Amino acid sequence: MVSIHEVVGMREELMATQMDPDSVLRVPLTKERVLRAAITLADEGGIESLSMRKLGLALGVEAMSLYNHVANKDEILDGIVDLVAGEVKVPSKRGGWKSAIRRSVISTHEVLLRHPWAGSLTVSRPRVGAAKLRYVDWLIGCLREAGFSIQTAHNAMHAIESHTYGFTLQELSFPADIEEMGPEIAALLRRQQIVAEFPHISEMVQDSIHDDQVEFEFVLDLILDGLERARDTA
Amino acid sequence: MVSIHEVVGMREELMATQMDPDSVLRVPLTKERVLRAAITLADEGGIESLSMRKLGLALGVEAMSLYNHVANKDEILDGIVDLVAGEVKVPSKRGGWKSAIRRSVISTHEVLLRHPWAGSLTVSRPRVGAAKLRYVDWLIGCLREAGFSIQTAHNAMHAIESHTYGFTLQELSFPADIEEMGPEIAALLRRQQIVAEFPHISEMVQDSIHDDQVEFEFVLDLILDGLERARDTA
DNA sequence: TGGCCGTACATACACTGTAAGCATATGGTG
DNA sequence: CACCATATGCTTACAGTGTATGTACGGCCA
Repeated sequence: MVSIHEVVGMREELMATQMDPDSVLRVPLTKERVLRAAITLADEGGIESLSMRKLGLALGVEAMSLYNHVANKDEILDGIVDLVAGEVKVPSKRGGWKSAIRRSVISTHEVLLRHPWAGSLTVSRPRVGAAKLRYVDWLIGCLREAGFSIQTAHNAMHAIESHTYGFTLQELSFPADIEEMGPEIAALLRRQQIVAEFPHISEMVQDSIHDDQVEFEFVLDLILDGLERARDTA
Repeated sequence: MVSIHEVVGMREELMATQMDPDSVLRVPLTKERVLRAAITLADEGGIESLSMRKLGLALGVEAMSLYNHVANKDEILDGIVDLVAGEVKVPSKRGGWKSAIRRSVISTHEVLLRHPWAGSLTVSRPRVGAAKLRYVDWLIGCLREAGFSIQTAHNAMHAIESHTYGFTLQELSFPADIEEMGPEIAALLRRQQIVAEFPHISEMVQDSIHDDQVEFEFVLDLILDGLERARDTA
């Protein structure tokens, strides 16, 4: 959790204390370090604030130096997506397939909330990394060992992944503040015209208390139960 | 379906035939026309190819002129997202809630496939437009009239929306070509090391024939049935 | 000690969104 | 019909982006 300014500050301090800045033993840049710094930057300022220049600055290096470890920015984006995918905890299969998958999905959910940019970045780029492949392989393995046919396992995988990413993305994109919904909608809300124009939404907003985590798990269980039934009837 | 070049060509032709280009009666720019052109551009070249300059070019106008009808680019993005949301067909409620919701979800799926950029744009921005609000209100109305409690309707809405966007986004981001998965993965695939490293994926790739539409509807029905059960047991 | 190769830097280019100021075209009013 | 107000578009300019190109330097091996 180090901000750009701190890093820059550190470097400046080093340069100030030691007379020859180049003799400072500097940690060599690696692709790993570049990606880690990129994740930190994206976590702090959102993915749109991740630029090669700022990334270089955070690492005490010129922007072009990054290209010694990375082909282009896309490779950085693919890299951090897969690095984040690697943060997902894959539990043991003990305790049954439902429990194992349930925990892995909840872990994915946590990871995506921890890195709010990761979800939409993942689903908006075609390249699949090694960590993601490992996870998918584990998931399919779970299902197959639980007696799912290849076809049903395929469907199940899609159902599970869809819920994971779909729900989380909606959760993240939902405006925290009413003003964030846009000026015209906010105006409607203030004049309470919504009650007439969107009666059901109004009712729901007023009468429903909701806990995202509870809802996420509710739908997850609904899907897992449905999949179990599909397996047994097929 | 008019490409940039055609439009430019048309304008050049006009200017060539009539001596005074300014006397050409020109269709006045409107926000509507700007947004429609933006959608066309995004459909053709992807959302990342949508720039103010290209948009102006397509409309036979300088980039800065667009700012007379639009506050900034974000307003364009929000605008086309909601315009696309308005393309969703909202069916009559005749025939039961399941059938109505089923058809509306399938319509949403079609719209998102028609504008491949729309899904990830929608879920990556907090502003909600009027068309989307209308749709959500209709959806909740369906559920409430079908006897869902407010709480369960809320859960149901999330389940349905999650599947719609989650599935479609995965469908769209899935690499059509194996090479698109990235060089290292493609290399693995060619050397057939995947069979050892990702046995379950290999099995699935080889033995499963899959039809996205069928899978989408399969999971959709699974969710709708699950929701019905949740309504009746609660 | 000499050479060399990988790393980092400096410069430059084409592109982005958009702010500011000026020109012109249009529509309503005397 | 003349005139002005306003809306609309154009020009120029600036800061920021990704990255191609060319140069300089520092650590490692002969």
